[in-house]
Amino acid sequence: MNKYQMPRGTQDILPNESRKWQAMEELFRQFAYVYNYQEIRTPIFEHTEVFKRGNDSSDMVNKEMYTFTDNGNRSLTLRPEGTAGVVRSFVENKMYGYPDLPVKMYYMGPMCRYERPQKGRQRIFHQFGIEVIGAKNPYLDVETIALGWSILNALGLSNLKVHLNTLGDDESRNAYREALKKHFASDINQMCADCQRRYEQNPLRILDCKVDVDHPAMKTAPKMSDYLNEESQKYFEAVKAGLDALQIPYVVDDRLVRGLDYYTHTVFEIISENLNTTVLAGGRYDGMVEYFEGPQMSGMGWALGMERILLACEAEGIELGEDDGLDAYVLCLSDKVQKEAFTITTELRSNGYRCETDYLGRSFKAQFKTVERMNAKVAVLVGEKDIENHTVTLKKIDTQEQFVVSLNQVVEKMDELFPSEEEHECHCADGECTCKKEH
RNA sequence: GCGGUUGUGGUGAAGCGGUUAACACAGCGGGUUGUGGUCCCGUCAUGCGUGGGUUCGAAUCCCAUCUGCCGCCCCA
Repeated sequence: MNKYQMPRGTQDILPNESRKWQAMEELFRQFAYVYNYQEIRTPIFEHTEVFKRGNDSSDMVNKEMYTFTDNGNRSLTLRPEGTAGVVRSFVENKMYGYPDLPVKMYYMGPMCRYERPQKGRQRIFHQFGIEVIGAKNPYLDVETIALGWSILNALGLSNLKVHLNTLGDDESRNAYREALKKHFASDINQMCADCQRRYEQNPLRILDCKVDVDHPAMKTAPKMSDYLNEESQKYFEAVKAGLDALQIPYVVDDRLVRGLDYYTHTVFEIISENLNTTVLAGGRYDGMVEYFEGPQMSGMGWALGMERILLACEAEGIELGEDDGLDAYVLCLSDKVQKEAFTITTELRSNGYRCETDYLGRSFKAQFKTVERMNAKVAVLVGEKDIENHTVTLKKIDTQEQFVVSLNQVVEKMDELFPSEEEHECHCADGECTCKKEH
């Protein structure tokens, strides 16, 4: 029994919870549509080199990847993140030649990372992300952040904080990196082992350290902002001004560095204060398209963790995708009438009524409990007496009204009780119209 | 990868060497041979994450292993 357990860090999304996933996904797609992003679906595995690029020092690519060799002896890796595959595809499909740049894409799906699982951190988890490639304009940084912010707001999340920083361009960052190394050179030996490692691999990350926060050298450490060249500084100012104009609240966090090595200029994270973790994060990347042997083009993107979003919703008491219940439940009160009960069920279904019936020969009482549990609007009682009279009883649950109708008039009666959708579908007047008709 | 902790039916849990493995909820059957949500009665784990071991005897002790969770690292 134990050997059929699912692998560590994986999960089943069960029938009773898939509904909220769908509701969330639908909302993502709606926002993507309005902001004019189109979906891109890339493979769940890629050649390892797509993710493991050159001098990447991040843990994600160095120790958290699911890498395997296929039968053709190629090294493949289960995608740990979405951006690399999208950029690879952008170049491979020559999207840089599209007439309308930038190309705006979104993706949604599972990512795999070999990590120690915890709540909100699994080995297979799901991300929704966006990428805008082929233009470098602070308004795009603002647009993408605004999109993320709006999505989280639309879900009803409120205890959120946007952290913003800039890493500047290569020139600025290299200057800063050197300054940091110089600054910490004399103290690094007294700092924690992780920091000593970071010193070599990615000195910017020393600033993230929670162990050495109080070390005197930390407090006197040089700031990124002092090493930004004029262009980088101007870019960052423009991003901030854009966010201000949209009244998106943020805090500039000059210790925000991000774990992925490809970022330049804007980086940001949206943190759920209830969960005390990041739910959405991203930034600008200038060098990636070139890395994949495309032209020099900049990109901007972010990803959100869908499991974490759901946890955040739960923490804030937000319910997603509530079930309206059945239109009708057909009670089959004797095995002698199963045929008739089944026929009625089928008829209702083919007329668009969401409908269920009993297949277990359960008692009247038990079936009525199901009516309640499934939140059916109508109970259709089919018993031997009814069938002898070629009738059936409909009971409207909310009003307790009962109607005896002939066998072939069940659908008709339902139509009468619940007037056709079409007359009610269009809410153009109150501004919530979702119908596709012309007006 | 490191440190800590956890695991008993569909669910929440009690039991901590000898119990028929408590209790509650849900489910099912009945009281009401066809009208639910209240009430009453009955029923529901040959088995306590998995595999070994100690013992006359193990859910209870020991070892290993897996999983969930917390912290570190890192990240969405």
